[in-house]
Amino acid sequence: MHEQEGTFMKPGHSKVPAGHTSGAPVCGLTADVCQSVSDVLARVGDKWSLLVIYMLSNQSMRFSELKRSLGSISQKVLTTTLRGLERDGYVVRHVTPSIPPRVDYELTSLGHDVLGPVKALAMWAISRRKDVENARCKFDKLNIRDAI
Amino acid sequence: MHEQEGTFMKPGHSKVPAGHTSGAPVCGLTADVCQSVSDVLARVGDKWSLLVIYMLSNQSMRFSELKRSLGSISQKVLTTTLRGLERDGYVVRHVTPSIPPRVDYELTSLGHDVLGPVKALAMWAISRRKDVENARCKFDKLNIRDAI
DNA sequence: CAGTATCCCCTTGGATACTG
DNA sequence: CAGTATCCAAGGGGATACTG
Repeated sequence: MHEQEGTFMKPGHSKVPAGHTSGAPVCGLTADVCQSVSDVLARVGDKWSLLVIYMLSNQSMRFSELKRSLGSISQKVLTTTLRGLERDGYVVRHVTPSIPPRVDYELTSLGHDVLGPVKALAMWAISRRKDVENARCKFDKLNIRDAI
Repeated sequence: MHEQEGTFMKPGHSKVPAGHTSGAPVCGLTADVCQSVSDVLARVGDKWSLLVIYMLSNQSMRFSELKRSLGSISQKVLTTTLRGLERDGYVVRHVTPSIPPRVDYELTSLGHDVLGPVKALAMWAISRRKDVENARCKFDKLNIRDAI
């Protein structure tokens, strides 16, 4: 239990590789800028984070409330999701040391803030949903013969 | 080579689970809307896709050009990344059947389009980069004692 | 209630070798 | 050149059991 400090430390795939860590910007993107964009996308793009942020955007909720609302998430995953969001400063964790314990989660201003651009992307995704869907159908239809 | 048709079919974690596949919207989000947002985020949030889209936003490029520019990506991963982007309709693949073969990749209008909201998110990520960084430092400093 | 601790599976990404 | 074919390691997500 002591050696896994990396659990919610790094989103993993979000690491921008060494290729352009060296001075040269790729398409006008410097490595660190590129990295911070990746960080946000990786955090918000994982399976549950975005949903959790949405849930908390109206009111703060306690652990069990979140779990119940999300339905099919496991405790472990909800915990790591919340820790990740907490680490990056999107949520705060309020502990009430009672018995049984009570823990509430609340969006920070950063958490509320990120909803702006994320909602814009969401709106785009919704408006272009059919295009993506059609592209997929077309692609899959063309490639299914190769696959079988 | 026939049974792995799922390689670039699904982003994996992007699947919105059964919990709210049933009628009830979560926080005003219906399941399919939620799914399409997840799809976009998962696609654009993987390790290389966003970078590839950025590279192609100025000019079309051939496979080897992309590989060289990205530096540390493997052929396999570049291929699957491009296939994924092609499947979702963000890029098109132009094959010139010469020897040796030549394949060019170009952004579609959908591909150019997604850069809008993505750039907005990128700008946000850049402007709030320090906040995230500070939050992480603070969090890690508080939790390092527990971890060791 | 709000977590840990384990164990397990699957997917992603990478390294290497081979081919039309 | 532009891919496939294999193999491998690491991480994410899930199921279950236990605990302060």
